[in-house]
Amino acid sequence: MQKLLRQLQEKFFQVYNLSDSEQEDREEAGPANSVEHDNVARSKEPFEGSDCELHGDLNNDFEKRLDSVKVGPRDTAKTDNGHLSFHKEGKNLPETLKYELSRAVSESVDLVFKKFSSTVLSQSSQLHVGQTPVHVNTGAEKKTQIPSTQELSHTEDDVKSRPLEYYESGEAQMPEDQTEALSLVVRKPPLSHPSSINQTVKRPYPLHQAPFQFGYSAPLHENQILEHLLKYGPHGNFGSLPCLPPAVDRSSPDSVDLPWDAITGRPKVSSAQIAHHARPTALGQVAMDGLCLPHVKMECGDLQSLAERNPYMSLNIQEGLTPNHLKKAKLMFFYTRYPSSNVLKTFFPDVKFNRCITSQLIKWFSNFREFYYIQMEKFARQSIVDGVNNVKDMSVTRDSELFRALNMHYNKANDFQVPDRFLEVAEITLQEFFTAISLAKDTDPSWKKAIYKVICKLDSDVPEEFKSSVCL
DNA sequence: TAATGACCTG
DNA sequence: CAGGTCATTA
Repeated sequence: MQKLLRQLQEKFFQVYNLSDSEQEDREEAGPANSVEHDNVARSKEPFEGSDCELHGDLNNDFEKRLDSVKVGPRDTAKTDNGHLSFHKEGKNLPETLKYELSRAVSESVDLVFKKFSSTVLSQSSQLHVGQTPVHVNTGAEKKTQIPSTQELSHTEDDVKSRPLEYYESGEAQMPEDQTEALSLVVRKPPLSHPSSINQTVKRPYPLHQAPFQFGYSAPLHENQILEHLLKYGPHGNFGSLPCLPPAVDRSSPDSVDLPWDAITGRPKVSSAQIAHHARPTALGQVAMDGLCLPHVKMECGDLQSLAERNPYMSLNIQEGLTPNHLKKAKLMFFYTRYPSSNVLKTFFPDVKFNRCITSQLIKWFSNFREFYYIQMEKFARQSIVDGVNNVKDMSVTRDSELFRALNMHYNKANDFQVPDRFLEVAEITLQEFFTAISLAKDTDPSWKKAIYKVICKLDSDVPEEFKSSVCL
């Protein structure tokens, strides 16, 4: 066992240092340049080179894009001597570090635990945490219980031990949440459920939260972690390693609470408190989630500075997209109809991006647009039928039926203040459809392309608040 | 060839 | 909303 432990430690530090140096490298390389370039490159407009009156080559597009950015209402903070600044993107750096850490640790832990369980566990099944018996989940037998497309989307081997029911513990708490068909949307524990104002965060951190995602802050004692791992195993009631789901039969979240309290006692400041009072940054809540790790002694009072030093240590990387992510995406649509994948990555920092996730997010916005344009066309045609002659009569206000339809779709809970800019864009879109149809341009099979080309230039920046992993 | 968007369908 | 298909682009 000691040997294994040593290996675990070595591997731990090995990955730790490796990732650390990687991070430095990337920072030196300066993300601003590459990212900026990439962004500009991506900002090419759709339908370029198609029929229509598509004047302007790529260079013009480049400049036009910059212009549009400059005059955009929310873009002042983003422009820097005519160049787009994306320095903030650098904050994404530690993500890989976390993955490496988590994977290495869980691999090692699995190794240790296998050994451990085959010896000690076989003799006495005394793995108890508090009053709650721990069902040792080898992961194998659970794997096929709920086949999910989610699993298919992952190539990492760690997924093998991460069944889906793991996410469904939140089912009972928020039955109203799942109102749509979300075959690829994974449930998220009620931690950040936006509409439940009086919610109390019951767990020290969400079930899927990784204690090891404390990241790279100094005052952690590896031995304590190892101790905990050995005590409770990587699966069992620990149940929160990023790569290791908790046991299935934990229907009540409270069954987890007691053990935690019994073992460690809660931090001086509860997650609920922070979630309630520090909502603006929302950092407090997530930070607490990352910090409420038993055996990890840390001054909660210094949370602020801690979070500043390691903005991402507290982030709670998601394996899949949750209903909250969907909701957030819909709200983002009020600002951007054509988000680049970079924007998506920026505004979903708690999502572990891969090809599949990116596609799914892009698909979401594609679906959003589809609905949007369908509504526009429908209302434009209806207005024409109703005898509207002047484009100026085509307006979109918050009282408009059109807006109500859109708001119902993207902001069903109606708990978000839709920006005025969206109304403007909607109105422009409606007018574009109106004139196009009025001029019988819709006889052209590709008549909508011209409209799309206009609309895609009207994106505005998504507010910073959306960068929080906690839904608004 | 990979990424992306529109369109259609369930 | 997801799947699939097709077209476009780099």
